[in-house]
Amino acid sequence: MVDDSGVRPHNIRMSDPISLVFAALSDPTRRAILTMLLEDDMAVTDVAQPFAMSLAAISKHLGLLADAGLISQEKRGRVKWCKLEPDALSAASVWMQGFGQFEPVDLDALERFIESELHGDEPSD
Amino acid sequence: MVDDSGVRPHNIRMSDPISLVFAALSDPTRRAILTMLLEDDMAVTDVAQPFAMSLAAISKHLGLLADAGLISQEKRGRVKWCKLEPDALSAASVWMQGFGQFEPVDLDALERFIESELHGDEPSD
DNA sequence: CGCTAATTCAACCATATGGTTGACGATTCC
DNA sequence: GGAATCGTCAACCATATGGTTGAATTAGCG
Repeated sequence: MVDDSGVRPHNIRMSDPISLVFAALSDPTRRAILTMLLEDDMAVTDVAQPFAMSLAAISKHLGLLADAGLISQEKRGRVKWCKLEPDALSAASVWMQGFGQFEPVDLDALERFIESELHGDEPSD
Repeated sequence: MVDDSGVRPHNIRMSDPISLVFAALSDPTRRAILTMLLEDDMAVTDVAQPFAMSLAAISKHLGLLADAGLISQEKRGRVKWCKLEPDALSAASVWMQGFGQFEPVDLDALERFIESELHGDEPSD
């Protein structure tokens, strides 16, 4: 048979930094987490608080966000603090600007978005 | 019991529009396709041309991009034309701007990005 | 009409993702 | 020291993703 000593899967999924960032942003839970971190640094348990899922799940999400460079995590004592790292967004943002035929950021829409991400289920009005 | 014979998987993966857009952008092939479409509308086969993967694979990528609203596809005769729909990016872009503590878009970096996405492997000179 | 080109479909495969639970390693507190 | 708290790890499950191949569909061409 073919020498499959390498047997390496025919298909290597390599993830460049931008792909990681976009992938991280593609989940609503993670976007919500980022939005929460806009307000302040938080401990993992506190991040998990509002979500209807296990701590472990949130921990994984935070891991992905950290992998993408979108947050940093610093362990002090037994609590691990999560801090937003908005710079990681810049590469992705720059990439998107290339398609910037659309209007140059509707600040009003922006506010509504942030608002709805923060407490999306409550009728804001 | 409440067992709603639908045995519905405990976990429904719903994808809001923004998630779809970010997910679509999280793949380098798809970003490359979008970049190509920046230049001009293209037929599926032509899109597939530069890539080392099957037509079917590209067709699926285009499907995802269309689902996310990032492109539209119009079939004329037997060829299907793909057209960039940059407006779909605006929601995602607006979302990202909320984290806009980073510098307001380095146009130089932008050019380099577009350039490297267009023909990343060939010496551009 | 029959061929060929353009594209999708269907089945399949491997790996990634998002979630669960339960055990575990640290750390703080009494 | 022992118990509670913080967080991750490991194993598991279901589904999604990214790719393949080959067959089917549809449309133009000689």
